[in-house]
Amino acid sequence: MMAHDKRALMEPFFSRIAARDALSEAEKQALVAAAVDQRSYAAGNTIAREGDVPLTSMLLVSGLAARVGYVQNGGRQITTFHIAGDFLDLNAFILKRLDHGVLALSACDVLVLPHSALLEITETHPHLSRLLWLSTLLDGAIHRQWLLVHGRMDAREHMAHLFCEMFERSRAAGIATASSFPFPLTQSDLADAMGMSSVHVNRTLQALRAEGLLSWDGMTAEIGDVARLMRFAQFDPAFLHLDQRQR
Amino acid sequence: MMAHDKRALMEPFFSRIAARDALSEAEKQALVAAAVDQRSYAAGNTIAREGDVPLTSMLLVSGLAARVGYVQNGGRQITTFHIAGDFLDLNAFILKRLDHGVLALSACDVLVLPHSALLEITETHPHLSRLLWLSTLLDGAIHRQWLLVHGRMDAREHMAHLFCEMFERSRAAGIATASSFPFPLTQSDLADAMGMSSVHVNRTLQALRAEGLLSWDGMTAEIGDVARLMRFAQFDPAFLHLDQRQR
DNA sequence: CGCCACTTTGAAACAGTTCAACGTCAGTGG
DNA sequence: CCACTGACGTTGAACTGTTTCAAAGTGGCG
Repeated sequence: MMAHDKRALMEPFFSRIAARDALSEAEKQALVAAAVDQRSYAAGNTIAREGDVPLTSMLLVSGLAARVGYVQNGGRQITTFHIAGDFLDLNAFILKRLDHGVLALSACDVLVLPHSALLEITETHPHLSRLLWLSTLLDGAIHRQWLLVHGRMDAREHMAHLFCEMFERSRAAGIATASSFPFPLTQSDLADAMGMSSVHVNRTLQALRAEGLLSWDGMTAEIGDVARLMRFAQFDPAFLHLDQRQR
Repeated sequence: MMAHDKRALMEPFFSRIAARDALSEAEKQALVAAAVDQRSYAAGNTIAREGDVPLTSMLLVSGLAARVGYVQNGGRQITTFHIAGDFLDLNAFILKRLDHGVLALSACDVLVLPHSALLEITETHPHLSRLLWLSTLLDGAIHRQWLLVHGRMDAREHMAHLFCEMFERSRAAGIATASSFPFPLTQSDLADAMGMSSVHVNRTLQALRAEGLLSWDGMTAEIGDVARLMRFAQFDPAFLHLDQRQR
C-alpha cells in the first residue's frame, strides 16, 4: 500500500480530530506510517468478536459499523455506531481484550494499525497520544448521552436524538449534505441500537415521518428542518465536543 | 497536606490499577506529587456541574458519587457510579468541558489533581499516561455494559446486574466483605441510575429480596449467594478488565 | 419466477408508569 | 419527653407505551 493512498484514507480521521484540536504534519505522518494494511468487510460481517485480544486497532475509512453486545436469549444491543474517521477498537490497544463485538452494517473499509506502532507513538508523541485518548473519550461521551436518552426519553424523542447525533457526526466527518446523511442499516439494526422491538421502530419512524421531522429509506436519512428536529429531540451537540481547544 | 497522607489516600486508586497492570514506585510518586489538595462534600451536594471547564480532575478517596445528565422535564439519569479509587472527571483533562454533572450520593472525600500536573505526566511518563487512559477506558466499558443491560434486560435482571457490578468493583477497591459492600444511596437515586420510576425500583427490590437474591437497607448491600445472583443477572465480569496485563 | 429478507399492519398481552395515599423513622424544637 | 416535620419507603389501582405474535405486503436478486 502506497503512503499517499493511506494518507487519503486517513483524511476523515484527520478532519474529525482537526475539529477539536490542531494536528501537526509530523503527527499526521506518524499516523500514516502506523497504518500497515487495509481491509474490506461486506455488510453483515463480523469485524471483531467479543473476547478477542487483537494486536491491531482498526480505523474505519468508509461505511457504517457498530459495536454490539449480546445477552443469553439471543438479544443483541448496539452500543454505538461508527462512521468514516472513527476508530472501531482503539480501546483494545489499552484494554487488550475486546469487551464488545464489531459489526459491519454496510460494506466497510478499514485501515489496520498495529498496537506496536501505537505504543511507539505513545512513547514519542505525547500530544498525539492525547489525541488518540481523546478519540476514545468521545466514544465514552456518546455512550453517556445514549444512557441518558435510553433512560429518560420516549421512543420518538430517542429516535429523533439518534438521527441528530448521526447527522452532526456525519457533518464533522464531511460526509453529510446540508440536510441529509448516509445511514445504511435495517430497521431491525436500529431496534438493536435503541433497545426496542423492530415493530415499534417501524411505528415510531412512521410517526416522525408523519410529523415531517425526518425521512429515511434504510440508506440515506433526510431532515427537512434540522433546528426543529433538534428542538424536538432536546438535542444539544455539546457532548460531541466539537470545539477547537488545546488538548 | 503531607505527602504520606496523600499517599495513603491514593491507595484505593493504586490497588484498582494494580489489579490491571504493575505500577512502579516512581509512577506512584509522580501521582502523589500531582495531588495538591483534598476536599470533602456532603451527601446530596454537587461536586461538578455539566458545562464546567475545570482546571483540575478529582480522584474519589471515599464515599459514593455519580455522574448525572438531565432532560428538560426535570428527569435525571445517573450514567455511572463511582467508588473509592475512581477518577470522577479525568475525561475533562482531555475533553476540557464536562458533558455531565458529578454528584455526591454519600459524604465524599476527593483528591484534586491540576491538569497542569497531569499534562506534565503525559509529557514525561508514557506508561503512566496509558494507565490514566486505561482508567477512562474502564468507564467506557462500564457504560457499554449499562447500555446492554438497559436495552435488553428486564428490571429484575437489571438490578441484579448492577449489584453484581458494584460488588465486584468494591472488591477490587478493597472495600467489600465476602458477601457485602457499601452502597449508600436512596431508592430514588437507584431509579435514576436504572432509568425506572422509584416505585418500580421498590417493587423490583422486594421481588429480589423475596427470591433471597439480595438485601439492601439503603446503606449496605448483602448478597447471600454471589454465584446465584451472578447467574440470575447473566453477569460476566470480563467487562471490568480485572486482569493483570502489560498496558 | 420465486425466493428471501425486510417492512408494514392489527390485536392481545404485559411490563412499567403515574398518581395518590399511607407508613415509617430520624431529627428538631418546644 | 413528646409533637411536629420532612424525607424516604411502601401499597393499590388505573393507565399507557411497548412487546409479542401472527399475517400480509414489498422489493431486489439469482
